[in-house]
Amino acid sequence: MATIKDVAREAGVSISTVSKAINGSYTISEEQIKHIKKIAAQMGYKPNARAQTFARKSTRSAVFLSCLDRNTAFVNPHMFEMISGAESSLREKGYSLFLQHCEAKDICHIAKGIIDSKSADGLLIHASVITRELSIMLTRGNIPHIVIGKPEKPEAGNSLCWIDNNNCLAGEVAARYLLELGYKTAVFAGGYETDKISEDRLSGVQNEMKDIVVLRGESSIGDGNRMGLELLSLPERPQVVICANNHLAYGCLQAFRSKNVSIPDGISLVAFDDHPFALFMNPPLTTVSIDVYEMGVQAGKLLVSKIRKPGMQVQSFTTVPTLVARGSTHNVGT
Amino acid sequence: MATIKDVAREAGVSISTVSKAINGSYTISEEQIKHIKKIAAQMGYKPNARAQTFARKSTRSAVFLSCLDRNTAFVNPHMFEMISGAESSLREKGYSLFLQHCEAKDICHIAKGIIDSKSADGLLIHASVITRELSIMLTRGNIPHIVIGKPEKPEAGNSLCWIDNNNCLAGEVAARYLLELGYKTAVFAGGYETDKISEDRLSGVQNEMKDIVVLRGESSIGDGNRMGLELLSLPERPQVVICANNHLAYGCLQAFRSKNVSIPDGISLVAFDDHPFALFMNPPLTTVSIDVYEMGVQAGKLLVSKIRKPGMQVQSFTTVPTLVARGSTHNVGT
DNA sequence: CTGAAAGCGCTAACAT
DNA sequence: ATGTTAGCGCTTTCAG
Repeated sequence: MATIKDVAREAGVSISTVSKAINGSYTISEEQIKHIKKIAAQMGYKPNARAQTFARKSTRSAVFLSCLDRNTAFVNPHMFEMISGAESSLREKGYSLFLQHCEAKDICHIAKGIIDSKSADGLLIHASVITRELSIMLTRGNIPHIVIGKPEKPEAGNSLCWIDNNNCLAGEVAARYLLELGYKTAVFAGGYETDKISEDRLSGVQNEMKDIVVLRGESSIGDGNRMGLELLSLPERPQVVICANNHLAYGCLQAFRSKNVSIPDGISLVAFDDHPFALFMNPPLTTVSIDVYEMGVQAGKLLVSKIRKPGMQVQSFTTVPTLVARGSTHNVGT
Repeated sequence: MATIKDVAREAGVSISTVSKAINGSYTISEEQIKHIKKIAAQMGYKPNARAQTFARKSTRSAVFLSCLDRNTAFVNPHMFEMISGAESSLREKGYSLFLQHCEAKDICHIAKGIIDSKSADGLLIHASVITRELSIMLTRGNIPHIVIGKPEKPEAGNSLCWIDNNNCLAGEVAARYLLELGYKTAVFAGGYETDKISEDRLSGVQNEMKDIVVLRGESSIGDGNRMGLELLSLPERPQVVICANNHLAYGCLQAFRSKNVSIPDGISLVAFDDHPFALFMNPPLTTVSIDVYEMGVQAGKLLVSKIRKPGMQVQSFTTVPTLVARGSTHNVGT
């Protein structure tokens, strides 16, 4: 394999000239650049990435840290959408992305190892593995990082840089849309109070719809089913159910089907999380779509900015949800 | 940050002794190793990964190449399960995993770039992006690689190293299980003839059940639904439907529910792909589980072997499916 | 068992 | 505009 030396000899210039020509320095003449590049191409020269990384003192890479246990991709495909989005924007900026499993209990050690050994320039960390310890370390060490998903415990994450969807706004968007269509009575099928995402969506909904009925349970199809049956048996059947997530939505859908309640006429439904399944449902679901791929894209971009400008002050960034109207809702007049 | 030099000075030895001590050479005395490690720990010394990578002429890393377009994680969570599995076994062997998007049209260029620039030691390639060109290049260049999922076109992949689940065997396993339970009449709800996975599963089923009725369509919930209705209206209702994948299974389930046909009494159902949804279904589905995480684990291990022993002859490797009996089938007597 | 020294291939500051 | 040169921090012969 040809090295920069070989190219230099062949082109009759010094190795630094070759380096500059290939890395696009302004101080080399157009002609020379063309000449050198041609020779390099002829010789099949590709700079040795290991040597570049070493000489530049930068790996041009980031690590995505999160739990990658068995079944994660099935249970939480959203996370991998974010990863895909992050990979895309990082690649565009010349960075590559490592994937590394870790759990909250050892994240601090792992993150420190990566930084101390300089095996990556920045960290993308899934909110689920954030700890207070890590938060302190990252902040103290002024380590380029972005947390994806808002850290759940404010005491742990108040100094971290994070990016998240605005779930409260998503709730508002859903509620406003329903009000516009003329809906008056709604039920919110959500998770328990500890489910931060569900709670945020609920609070958004409540900002617009004051006295909405709230049902709670686990975020599972089973509990969704139970809630669906429960709300059908309410003395006055609500016009629409707002489901905090897809599992609950599927469960409700099952319940309605089992009771032969048609959608959207018998009851309407709005969900969050635009999992493609929402599209396949019959009828396709109206959802407030949170673009998790785009969240990943933004996270990647932000991280690169932080790597390049360590003093940068961006602390948080929120992406905006959009409503996708489909068949599970309709105009109910005024 | 302390370097090896600092540690050497502090420990009163040479840098090569420090290097050997830390990398566990036999030629350094126990005592010396302990002493040096202690000092290194005190100083918070971590070897610079960039320098190690450079000096060792190896990155100790692999790249997973596949299409990471928007929605991939939703449509194909299986791939990310494989990735997670691969990450796990690679990490265990001291390798880290890059994730890189690519499409079939440019994979050859990308793979060549990675190898020529030496930015990774091996390649994990998803079958969906394999091309004939790539196949030739990988083979010629004797480049450490594993294809996950059997390359679809034999002319493209006959010289590649691949790992895949034995889908034909999975079909046999399903059929044998049903025969054991006493089922006599079955329908196979599958994809079109071009769907390699579906076809393999079907051929396995046919090895055991000679004249099974075969329904075909797109692998979608919609077509599954259609097939479900179709098979209910068959002159003689089959005892069980074998669904080639989850989309079709969900569709069938919908159809049965809409016609108030109970499962497994009215009709039984067996699916493949052990997506956790199969567990949440009501009743939970009997499936032939293909452990995609484990496939990833094996792929990672194999790749490391190939990296370490370039001459190694493993060309293909097949993982074995297992049957998970749940509520959607039952004993039908003899 | 330990140390000296020669790289690894490239970048970047500095000199010309 | 181009070349000279000093690293980058570690691994790894090879000599002692």
